[in-house]
Amino acid sequence: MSPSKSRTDALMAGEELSSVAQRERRKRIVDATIALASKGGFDAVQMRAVADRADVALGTLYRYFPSKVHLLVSSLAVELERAQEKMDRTTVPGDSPYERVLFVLGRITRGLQRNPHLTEAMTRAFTFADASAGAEVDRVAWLMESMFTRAMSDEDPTDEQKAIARVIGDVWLSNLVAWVTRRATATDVANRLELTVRLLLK
Amino acid sequence: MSPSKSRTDALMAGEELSSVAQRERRKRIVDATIALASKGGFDAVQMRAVADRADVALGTLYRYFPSKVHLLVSSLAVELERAQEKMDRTTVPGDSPYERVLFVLGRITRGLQRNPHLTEAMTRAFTFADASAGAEVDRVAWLMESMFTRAMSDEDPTDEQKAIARVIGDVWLSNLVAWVTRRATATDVANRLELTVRLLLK
DNA sequence: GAAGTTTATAGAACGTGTTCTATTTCCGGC
DNA sequence: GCCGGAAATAGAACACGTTCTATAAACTTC
Repeated sequence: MSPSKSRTDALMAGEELSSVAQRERRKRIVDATIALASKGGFDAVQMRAVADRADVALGTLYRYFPSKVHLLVSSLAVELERAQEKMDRTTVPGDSPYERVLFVLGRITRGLQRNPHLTEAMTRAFTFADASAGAEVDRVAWLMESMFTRAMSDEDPTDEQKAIARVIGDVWLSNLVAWVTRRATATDVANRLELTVRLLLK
Repeated sequence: MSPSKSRTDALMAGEELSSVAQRERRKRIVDATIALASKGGFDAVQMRAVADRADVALGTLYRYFPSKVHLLVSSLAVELERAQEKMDRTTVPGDSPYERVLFVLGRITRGLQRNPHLTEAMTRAFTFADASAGAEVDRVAWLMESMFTRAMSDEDPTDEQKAIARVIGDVWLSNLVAWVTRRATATDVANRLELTVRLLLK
């Protein structure tokens, strides 16, 4: 049982899946997760339901993703990558970092708000993640940070820019959570983000 | 069953508990929660274990706190109140908001880091909370915010000060979570907090 | 202080995340 | 094509949060 560990880790990371069949299985699982999450949020992502929908045995699901949190955080990474790619194909308007960051922030936020259940599922998983999902969480955190540093400038970001991006990411996530738990309206979120970016970049 | 609803809500809020016995039960429950959390973190706070330790039936526990998350977030509020009281008895040194906020932040952070398991349990519950625990979460958010606005000045805080306090709170929580999940060291946390406060208040 | 109501108790029961077991299928090397 | 080990499958089993049931104890009100 132990010698298979490294192979299993590769499955989790989603890279270098030995066979086509495995890559397809993994994709089916992530797709099923996103579909279920979109329909009913965190609670609707039940491991048996994901396995069923992905046409995979429960044990196989757990071989690919060792927990529900890993599964959802990995799906969040997939979604963020998609958003980043879309953003890369867009020319971000605005001639100051302030304006450009605000544009990116507004766009992604509205994108997520278009799918409240999915957002709820993914953000709750992200913030609930424990140490065992550290790698996946770090990956998402890095995606978020680089999303904002890229908006600030085309050059390599300075340390200060990285710090600012991180703060924005923290505030962004916290407001997203407040929104999915209905403690803040979309307007509240927009206002607070604007205010935060202003404090940091103006 | 329905007519008792309003009474139950009062129990949750922890105010106006009709009898001494009830206030004592509630206290025993919170104490048991904190003790178990201190020993083994979120996972060790098992509802049956809390009930046992508080000498209360499982059903009674649920009458006082409708879920594990409510229980832990309420306990977090209790802890923050304690910290605030302690802070009130201290003269916060420093002659700029920057210095004073940093002092308060450092103190509370080190305080929490002295009890990693408890901190893990409470922060994870806080960030995992769903809409049903909105009131409890808001209370904690408010405690955090006012902790920082108080450090900034003795006067009533301006809107900008409130905004800054909120941002600091978001960053603080996020770093605390990174620390409990072992994605950041205590030094990382201290550095990032310092940097954030500098960006916002200097 | 008795009747009626609310609250507490013990413990069974249920749902869902996770683990385990036994069996079958797939795949790389001969 | 065949063998041996890894991966997948079906399904049972287990753990813990939560809910439910039946009974007893504690209160209110007269």
